[in-house]
Amino acid sequence: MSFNQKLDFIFGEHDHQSCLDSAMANAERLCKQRGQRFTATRRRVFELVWQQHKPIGAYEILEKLQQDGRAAPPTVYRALDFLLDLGLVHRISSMNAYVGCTHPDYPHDGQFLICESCKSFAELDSPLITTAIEQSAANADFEVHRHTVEIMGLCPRCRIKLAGEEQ
Amino acid sequence: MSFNQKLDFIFGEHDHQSCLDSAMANAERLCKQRGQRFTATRRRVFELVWQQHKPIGAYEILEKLQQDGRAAPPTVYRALDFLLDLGLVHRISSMNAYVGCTHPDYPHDGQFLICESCKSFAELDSPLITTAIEQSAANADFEVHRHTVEIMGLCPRCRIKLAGEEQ
DNA sequence: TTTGTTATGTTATAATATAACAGTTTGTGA
DNA sequence: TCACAAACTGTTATATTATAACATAACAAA
Repeated sequence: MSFNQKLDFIFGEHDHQSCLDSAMANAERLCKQRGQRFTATRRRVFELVWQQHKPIGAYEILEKLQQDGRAAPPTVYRALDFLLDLGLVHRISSMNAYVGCTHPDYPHDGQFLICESCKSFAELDSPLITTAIEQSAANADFEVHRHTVEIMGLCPRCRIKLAGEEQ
Repeated sequence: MSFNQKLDFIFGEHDHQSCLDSAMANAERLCKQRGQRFTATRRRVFELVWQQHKPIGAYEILEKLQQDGRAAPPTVYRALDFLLDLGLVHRISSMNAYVGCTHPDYPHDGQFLICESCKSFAELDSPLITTAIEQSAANADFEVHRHTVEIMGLCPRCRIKLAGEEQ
């Protein structure tokens, strides 16, 4: 697959078309597997979420949909709910925004690095974090169903950029 | 201090009045230390957030404020922002709700166990999780500013209760 | 007391999300 | 292939969460 499966940030220079194509093909496969319909609307919303490697808001998606024709909020939220259920996108709740999942092949919780400067993000799926969470929960005799981890800070590129500007 | 500083869930039988009193005294001290004014509104909102060991929504706080007299959303949000800044309360972003901080003595990120059944919560401050997050971020060359961890599942009490019902 | 700062009141509105119901499409089985 | 049920979409209205903008009040320090 050509989309980035590691935890690194994805910057401008990658082949975004093929990145998007892979994600799309993958989504298609997953839907077929689960006997779900990957309709035009769902496909379009998925595409819009993937079009930038940044979290996108529901109403931002709506605006873009409206450029093609009529659309109302429920259209967007339904498509997002569908994609969320299948694990094809995640919700970043601290931003009320949505991102494409970079490894939807198996179910997993969302762990994200989010750059406060450029808003780019990377999805982690760190066993280290998951284990730490499970252990801490076990200490409290708590049964974990799911977790979300949102880590805010500076991506490698912005660190360098901002360090330069400070002088 | 009589409020629970460990990671355990707090249930009905504890002495809530003294729990609240401690939290209040602590908040007072912290404000004085920082040269901030702990005004009547802020005190009242703090009290309301602490009154239940469950996340509370801003508009729920507003309703209770309105029982004392007039109030509008900005009143609540301003007080919450103040308390958030001081670390006296945390926001659970996956629930759009607020909780009292159980150990505001030093700045820290929020890590929460939240029971999906009874909505009670416990605040963690697990070095295990923090370390795991820092390591994962370092791998990606990411500079961490803050993180939030929200772990949903079942608290000890609900586990037992639901296990009983299933038979 | 005057003055600058911080906090609050008030009105309006922005931003995010869902309810409810009507209509359409689609896949399936007779 | 037709008719039906289920799944999906359209549409209108509204709920929920949060902030902007500006006026007024309280306070603290000179």
